[in-house]
Amino acid sequence: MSAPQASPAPARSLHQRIRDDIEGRIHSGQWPPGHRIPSEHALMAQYGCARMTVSKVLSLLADAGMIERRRRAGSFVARPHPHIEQVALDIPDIPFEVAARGHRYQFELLARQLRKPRRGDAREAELAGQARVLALQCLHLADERPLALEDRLINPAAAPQAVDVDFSQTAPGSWLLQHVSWTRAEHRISAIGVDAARARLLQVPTGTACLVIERRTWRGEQPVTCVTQVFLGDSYDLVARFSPGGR
Amino acid sequence: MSAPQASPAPARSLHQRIRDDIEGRIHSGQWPPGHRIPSEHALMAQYGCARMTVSKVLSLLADAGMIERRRRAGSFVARPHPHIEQVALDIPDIPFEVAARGHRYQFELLARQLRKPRRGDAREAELAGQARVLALQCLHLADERPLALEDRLINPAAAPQAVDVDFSQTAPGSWLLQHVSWTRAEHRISAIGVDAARARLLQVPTGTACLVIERRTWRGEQPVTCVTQVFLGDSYDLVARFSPGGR
DNA sequence: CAGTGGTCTAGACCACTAT
DNA sequence: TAGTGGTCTAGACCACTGC
Repeated sequence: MSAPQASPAPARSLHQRIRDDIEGRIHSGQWPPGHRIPSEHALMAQYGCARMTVSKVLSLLADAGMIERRRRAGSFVARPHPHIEQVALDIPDIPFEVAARGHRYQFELLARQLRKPRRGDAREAELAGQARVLALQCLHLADERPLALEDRLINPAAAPQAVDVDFSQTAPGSWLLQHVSWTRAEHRISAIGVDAARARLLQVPTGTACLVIERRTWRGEQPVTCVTQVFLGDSYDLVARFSPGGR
Repeated sequence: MSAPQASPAPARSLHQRIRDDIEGRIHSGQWPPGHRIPSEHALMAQYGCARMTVSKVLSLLADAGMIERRRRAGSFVARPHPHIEQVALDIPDIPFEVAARGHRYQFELLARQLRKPRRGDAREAELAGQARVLALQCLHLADERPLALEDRLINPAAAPQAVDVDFSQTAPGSWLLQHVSWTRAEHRISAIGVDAARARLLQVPTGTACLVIERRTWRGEQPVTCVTQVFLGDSYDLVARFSPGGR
C-alpha cells in the first residue's frame, strides 16, 4: 500500500535512470534499430517498479523519436529516418545578438507603408485576402555598419496595434516577438548575391554573398507576418545545436 | 477502487483535452505570460480527475517550454524568451533531396586521403588528438550540374569501417547517417562568395553566392565527423517548420 | 483472442521553498 | 511550516492488432 522509494534519494530519479539505461543500450548499439524492446511488463519486472514508471519512460522516448510503439506488437528502436534529420536552430533577435557580440546596435526605418497587398507578389500571396498590409523596410546596423536589410509585411488583422507603433524607434521583429503570439512558422534559408538596390543600402558591392532568412508566421490560419532578412554573409552565422531525440 | 473513464471513449483522451484547454487559454491571451496557473490540486478538482492526470499535462507543457514550474511557488505561463527562438530545421540528405525534387542525382569523389590531422586548421582542431583522419572531398550533382561541394573529415576511431568503404559509389553523408550514430551535433550556416578553386569545381564564376553548412557531430565526447557543404545558393533552400512548444 | 500499449485512479512519500 | 511540484505504486479498464 505504501509507496517507498527504492532508495531514499537516488539523486537521479528512477525513471531517469531507467531512461538512461535504455538510451545507453540503444546508443551503444546493443539494441540496434528495429530491435524489439522488452514489453512494459517485462521491464516492470526487470526494474522492480510499477508499470506506470516504465510506461512513462517509454512514452518519453517515443515522444523524442528514439523508439516506436505499436499496440500488440511492442516497442522497437526507431530506425533513424535516413533522409531527414532535424536540428534545433536558434533564430536570434538581431538587436540582442548584436549587443551580445559586443557591438553597438542601431536601427533605421527606411520605409513604411499601409497599403493594399500586391497581386502577383509571391511574398504577399498569403496576405492577398487582407484589406491592407503594413509594409516596412528597415536596416540593422552594428557599430554604424549595415548588417542586415529587412523587408517585412505585417497583417493588421492579426496585429492591430502594430499600425500605431512608431517603428522608427523599435525594431518590428522585437516588437512582434513581444506583443503578438503565433502558432506556426516557416523559415527558408538561402544565399544570394545582392542586387544593386540592396547592395547600395548595405554599402557593399553588387553581388556580395548574403544569407537570406525568410520567415512567415501564422496564428491559427491567419497569417501574422512575413519577413525577408538579408544578412551580410561573412558577418553573420546561424548556429544550431542538437542532440538526437530532442532532449 | 475501480477506475472508470469519465466517458467511454472520449475520442481525445482526457489529458489531451485538458492540455488543449490550457493551451487555448494561453494562446488566446486569457492566461498571459507570467500568469499563475491553478495548482495541480485545483486543476484536479476543476477537471474532476486524479492528480497524476493534470500532473502529466503540466509536465508535458513544461517540457514543451510553454509553462515554467517552481516548487512551492506554482506553475506559470512562460514568458517567451524574447531574444531567441528555436525552430526545427530539416538537414536533408542531399541524394534524397535531389531525387525528391525530380532531378537525377550524381556523385563524384574528388579526393580521398587518410592522413594525419593538420595543425593550425580550425576545422581539424577537434580531431587533433587523433592519429589519422579520413579526408574526403566530393561533388554532388543534380541533372549533371554541380549542386554542392563537400569537404568532410571522418574520425576513423569513431567509424572504423569508414576506412574500407568505397566512397566513389556511396555519398559519405548518407553512409554515415546509416552506419554511425551520434549523440551531439553542431551546425553553422552562413553565406560566402566562392573562392576561385571552389568556383571552378562548381562551374560558376568566382564570388558566386553560396550557402555554407558546417556540421560537426560527436558520439559522446568523441568527434565523429566534420563537414563543410557549399551549396549553390540559388538552387538550394533549407526549410524549417515550427510550432511553438515543440509539438 | 491474448498480449500489448494507452490511459486513468486514488492514494503515498519526498524535496524543496516561499512565507 | 504549509503548500507546491516530483515521483512512484498497485492496481484498473480499454482499444487495438497481430498471431
